[in-house]
Amino acid sequence: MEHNPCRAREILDRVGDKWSLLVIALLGERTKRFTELKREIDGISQRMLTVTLRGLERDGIVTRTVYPVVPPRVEYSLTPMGATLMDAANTLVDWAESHLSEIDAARADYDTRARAEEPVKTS
Amino acid sequence: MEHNPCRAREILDRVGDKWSLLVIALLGERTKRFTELKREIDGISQRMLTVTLRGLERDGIVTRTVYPVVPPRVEYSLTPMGATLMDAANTLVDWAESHLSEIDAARADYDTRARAEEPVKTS
DNA sequence: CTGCATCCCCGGAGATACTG
DNA sequence: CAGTATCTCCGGGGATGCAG
Repeated sequence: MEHNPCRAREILDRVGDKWSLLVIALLGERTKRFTELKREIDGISQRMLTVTLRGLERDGIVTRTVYPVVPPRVEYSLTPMGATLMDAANTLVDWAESHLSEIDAARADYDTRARAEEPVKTS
Repeated sequence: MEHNPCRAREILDRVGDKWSLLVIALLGERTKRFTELKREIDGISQRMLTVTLRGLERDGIVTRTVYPVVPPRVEYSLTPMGATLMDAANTLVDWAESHLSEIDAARADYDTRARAEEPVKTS
């Protein structure tokens, strides 16, 4: 059977946001703490890291382990299902890495041709 | 070398929007016309289909062929690069299809436990 | 250290109307 | 048929401040 494209939206709604795949990729390396993730993800705010991790936890993709010590220590890691998602996601990441320059070239080319067709201002 | 998670953002910025993967999946079946895509993608507006197709064309993922007839006839198809992207994307779609119910279960479970921990109102 | 609450802004996306 | 042009709305996500 063919892929049902309509399901594609559901998965993208879950991991297609701004940070989820990044978090998944990093947790794929090993279990990490909150601050560790924060440090490794360039540009993410504290709020968005929390929001993203909660969402992934809710979906059964990451686990959250709280150690009752002071100062607090919280560790995040991938569930088995999360690990399988990471494999799928990495396929896309691989594609991105090997085609980004090609895309950039296509864009530059497209933009150049678009400019060439612009109406000439005679005033 | 490991995957560079930061690149993941770039690919998601390109195909992680609301409609791109759907369009790519449908064009993966065969070349199609504008109205044909519009009919097959449930809920997409004319405007968003146009915007999405323009973006994919700009990135070198789809080609746009205009036949100078009346009424106008425009056909869209995947480029070779677009086809490789479809393969990668299908990996994610496959994952989605096989894990959606598991995710739904995880969510229901999470939400149930969250409610159980809510503060009791004694007033 | 880890996280929640609040405010606010911007851009993605829908609705509608018009055109070659 | 295959678009373009506006207007509008909503929510994702950033900044900041407070808390256990």
